[in-house]
Parts: sequence; structure tokens; C-alpha cells
Amino acid sequence: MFACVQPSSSVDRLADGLGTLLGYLMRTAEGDIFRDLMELDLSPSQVRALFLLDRAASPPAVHELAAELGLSMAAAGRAADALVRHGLAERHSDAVDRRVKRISATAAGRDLVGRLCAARRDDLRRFAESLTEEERTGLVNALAPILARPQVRALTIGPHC
Amino acid sequence: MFACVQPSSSVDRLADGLGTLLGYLMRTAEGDIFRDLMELDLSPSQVRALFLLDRAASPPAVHELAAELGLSMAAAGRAADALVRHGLAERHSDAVDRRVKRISATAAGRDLVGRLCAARRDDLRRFAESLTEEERTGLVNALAPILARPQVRALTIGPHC
DNA sequence: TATTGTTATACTCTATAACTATA
DNA sequence: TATAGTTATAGAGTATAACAATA
Repeated sequence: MFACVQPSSSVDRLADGLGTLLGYLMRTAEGDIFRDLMELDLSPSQVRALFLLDRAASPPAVHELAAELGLSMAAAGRAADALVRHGLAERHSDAVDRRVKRISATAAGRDLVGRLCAARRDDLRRFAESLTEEERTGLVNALAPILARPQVRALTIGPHC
Repeated sequence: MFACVQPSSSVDRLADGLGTLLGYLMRTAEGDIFRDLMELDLSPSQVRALFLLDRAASPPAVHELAAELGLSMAAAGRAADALVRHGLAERHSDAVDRRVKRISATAAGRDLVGRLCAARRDDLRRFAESLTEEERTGLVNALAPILARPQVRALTIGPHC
């Protein structure tokens, strides 16, 4: 019989450490993010739709929105309705195929996304500020080669969020 | 006038790097976690209730459950109902005050929580395995002093999750 | 005939309020 | 009278199905 307690590998230790860090960051997030959303009374689906519209290269049709959000077309249409009512998105009839209605974010919609991203960033800044200079630079240096990896960069969306 | 482009501080760089890492981890999570939940057809509130019951030192009353979940007592009672119907939780009449019904996780409930935590852990392990040995040990070492901080340890829940 | 989008209906989850049981 | 919990009703959000418009 071998010993029951295995010495943990660097994989185990890192998975553990990251799990703890993620849990801590989630629990300490002040969530000023949600203040704006509560005021506007947006549902989670509506928020996801808005983020999708913000980062979309070109305004998606309702059925594309539905597919990307994992919603029925009816539900996606209603989510778009709500965003339009709030002045966060606009409907345009497609010039080529007049069946399709394309949805795009308005300036106000993009502004809201920007503020939500800034709130998330502030949460991370607060954490970063709570560390010593040594801890910060140590983590920045350890993170650098990982964030430079192609597979990570490929899934990195943009400068914000 | 000063230059418009400020050199970013270590705080900025770390906040940025962590944001990117978090985004990557979220986007690459395979989410086998949700397979179990879909089968059982548990709502988010029911899952949160189950996690709360699993880590509770003693079985909470329905009104305590409601307060911790941020739900109405009626909604908390219904969430408990669903868990009981699925065999994941039990109701006990309090021996002292027969008005209160205490809710506790069953062995099946704790087992499900364990499996959900294991799924999250596996996602992080997969990421850790995708790194080189140098990257892993670098990150483990950079994380070590931070995770040892009292304020982080205070918010760390348990060995799993 | 096939496809896009909207409207009609049903189901789930929630909150508020009314109700029952216990203190 | 006050408190714990359940039940009744109403309000979102979603999906499925029926419908209208366009291809």
C-alpha cells in the first residue's frame, strides 16, 4: 500500500491557488456594476445582448442574436425590444433582405457597457492596490508569459473587459 | 500640458492582466458543471441554496435561508421544496420552537455539491496543465504570499470550491 | 415552399399579501 | 400580539406554436 496522502504536483497547487484567488476576487467585488443595472431594470439576457451588440463587428439579425445568446428568436426579439425601449439599442431594416431586422447598440448603450467594464476594472484595481509592490510585480511577471500565449490572446476580447 | 499617454503603473498592469486571465478562464471553462444541473433541472436559486446548506455549520431555518440568499421567505421555502423533492435536502421541525422548519442537505445533496466543485477544479486543472512547468511554478510562487494574507484566508471557504 | 420576425399561450420563478400554527 | 412558514395572486422572462411578411 502506498501512502494515502499524495504530494501535490505543481498542477494541483496552481489549480488550488487559482481557485482560491478567483473565489476571493468574486466575493470581494463590490459590484457597483449592478447599481446601474438595477436602476435601468435590465434582465441578465438583456445585459448579455447589450454586450454582444457592443462588441459585434456588424449589427446582428435577431436570429443571430438568438443563436449567440442561446435564446429562442422570440426571446431574443423581446430582449432587443427592451434595449430599444431603454434607448440602448436600435432596430434597422436590412436594406438587402427586408425580412431581417438588424440590431445595433446606440451611443448610450456603448456608454453603459463602458461603465460596466470600468466598474469591473475598478474591482481588480482595488485588489491590486491592496498588494505590496513586490507581490504586484511578482504576479505581473508570472502572468506575462501566460497572457502572451497565442491561445490566450485569441480569446481576449478587447482593451476593455 | 502633460503627455496624454501615462505609463501604466504596476497596479494598472496587474488589474489588466488579471482581467484578461479571468476572462480567459471563464471563456474556456468547459462547463461540465452544468450538465448535472440541467439533468436535475435546478434553478440558480436552488443551486445557491444547496451550496449554502452544504457549508452551513447547522441547518438554517427557512427565514435564515431567505436572508442569506436575498430571497423572500416564500421563494426560499419553494427553493427548499424543490431540493427536498429531488432528495437533495430534508426538512426538520425544530425541537424547541415548533414554528421553525430547519433545512439540511442530504448525503445526495452534499455529493452533488462535491461533484460540482470537482468540475470547477477540473477546469482549473486543465488550464494549469496547459502551462509549462516554469510558468506554473512561477505563478504558484507569485500567488503564495498573496493567498497567505489574512484577509484572503478569511474569505476562503473550504478545501473544495 | 422556406425563412425572418412578431404575436398568443403556457410554464417557471419571484414578490406581496392573506392565512395557519406556534410563541 | 408577534413571529415562522405556507398558500394565493400577480408580474417578469422564457419557450413553443401559430401567424404575417418577404424571399
